[in-house]
Amino acid sequence: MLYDGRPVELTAEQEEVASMFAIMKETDYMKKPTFLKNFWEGFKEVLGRSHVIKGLDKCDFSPIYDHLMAERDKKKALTKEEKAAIKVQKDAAEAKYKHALVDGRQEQVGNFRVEPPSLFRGRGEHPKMGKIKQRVYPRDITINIGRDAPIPEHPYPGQRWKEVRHDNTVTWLAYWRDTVNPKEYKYVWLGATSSFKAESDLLKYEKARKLKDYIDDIRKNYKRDWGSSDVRRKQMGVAVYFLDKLALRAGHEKDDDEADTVGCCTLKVENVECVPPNHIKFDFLGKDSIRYENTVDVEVPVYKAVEAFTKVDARGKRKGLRDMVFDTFDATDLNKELKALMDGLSVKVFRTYNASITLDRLLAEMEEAEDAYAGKTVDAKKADYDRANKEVAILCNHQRAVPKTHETSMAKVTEKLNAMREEIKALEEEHEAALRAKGKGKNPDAIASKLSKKMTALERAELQAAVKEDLKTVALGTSKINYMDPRITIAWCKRNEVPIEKVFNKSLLNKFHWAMDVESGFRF
DNA sequence: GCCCGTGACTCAGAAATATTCCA
DNA sequence: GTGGAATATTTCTGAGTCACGGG
Repeated sequence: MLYDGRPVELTAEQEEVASMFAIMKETDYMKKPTFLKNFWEGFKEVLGRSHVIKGLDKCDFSPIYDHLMAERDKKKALTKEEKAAIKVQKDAAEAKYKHALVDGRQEQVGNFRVEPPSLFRGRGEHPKMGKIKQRVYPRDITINIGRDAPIPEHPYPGQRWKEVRHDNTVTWLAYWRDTVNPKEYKYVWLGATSSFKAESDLLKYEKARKLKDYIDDIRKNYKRDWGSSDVRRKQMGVAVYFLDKLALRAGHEKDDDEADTVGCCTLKVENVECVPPNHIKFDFLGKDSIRYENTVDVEVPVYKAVEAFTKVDARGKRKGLRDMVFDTFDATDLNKELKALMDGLSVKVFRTYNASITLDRLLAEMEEAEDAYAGKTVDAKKADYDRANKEVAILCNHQRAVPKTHETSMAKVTEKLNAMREEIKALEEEHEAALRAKGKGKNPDAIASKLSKKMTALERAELQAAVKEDLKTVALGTSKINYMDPRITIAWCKRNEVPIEKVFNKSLLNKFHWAMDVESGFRF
């Protein structure tokens, strides 16, 4: 690298850290002062006190960046055969880490690799972004194996595992402390197909299904609480209403060394706006600093209550913009209260319940809306499914960044659509001309049939384009993987003769193996 | 008893990689 | 049939939730 225009020699360790920074050249982190400041503090320490490099502004990392890019290109330029050979070798080397023997069963391991050193990439305005995540060694890692199992080898001679445990009350295979956030742990777990994960998945959905039997009473309860003279009761009544209606996350309190995000219990006055006569406008950063923006119609007592909660606290003191809307309880208190309503109930159960019941309802509505629904084309039914999936994703606020290629590919699609429209116009003219010619020219019926085919193709393409535009910021996968009971989907497929492979990819098929034999009449 | 930190698990979007599609 | 762009899948690891245990 260069400093003040001159080449600088770095030790291997210094070069590694410089490379972590160089590789991030094209990311938005480079514009964030917190990132730059944290990185410089870490880099400065690695450089040592008397180093010529005295600051980041005269550093030029582009030689490193160019080198890394050249390496990347070299890899890309390998022939198909060379790439395949490398992959075979890699797979063979990794094979033995991919399975674990658990109670005599062979199970898939999830993440078997330890996280390599890098710069911490926190989401949103994370105070720790840019800090150096240190290399983790066997001496940092606690492993969990059977009492009689041989202690696995590691590639660092002279080191021992931090600890070897035999704990059959937990499901992790290994853990270590995160170096950026020492109070947090990183774990190695079994894969999504494992018995442990499958069992807890089923449990999760069964708990959410149980809420169905309690929800009427819970609603009656919270409606009554809206009129309570006890502020805590009243606030909880409104909070549970939000969970029920909007599927918000719990919102636990956060430390100053984390990004400033909120959930239901940590909503601040600045996050809600009462818009007469009965609308509430939510605007806040939730998990992963994803913005939640939603204006909802609420019942009048809720509107009045929220208006009051944003003005004064339980003791009558005026609230500021940064004060909490619900000042009489936190997420733990709320969960405790929910336990009293239903065994095992917690805030997140509402989210699972809401997502699953919504999918179930939307699919059923579509089936009921048409005679002989099962006779529709598979593509049309899949489009219906995706529409329902989209509703759920929007409910859960599952967003994604607009794909980098979206604009260009959308322009191409528009161009294609226009070309099709031109073609149709030409065909229409040709058709009329043929009709006028009365048998002397081309056969008008042949043109008409060609025309109608083109029109159908256009309609399909237009629909596809609209869906694409519609979904550019919506992530469908998260709800499919985590929130919608797979039995709803599988039963729907069975009822309507849609191959399950159309809806679930290979990993989801494996992950949801426990749900495959559900009967076609299953309703959530 | 309660509260608060800790531990262990689920859920999240981006990035990397694999596959498919289309000119 | 081919190559590269578009799209789908997989990997990665950060960011939540929530129960529990110990002081």
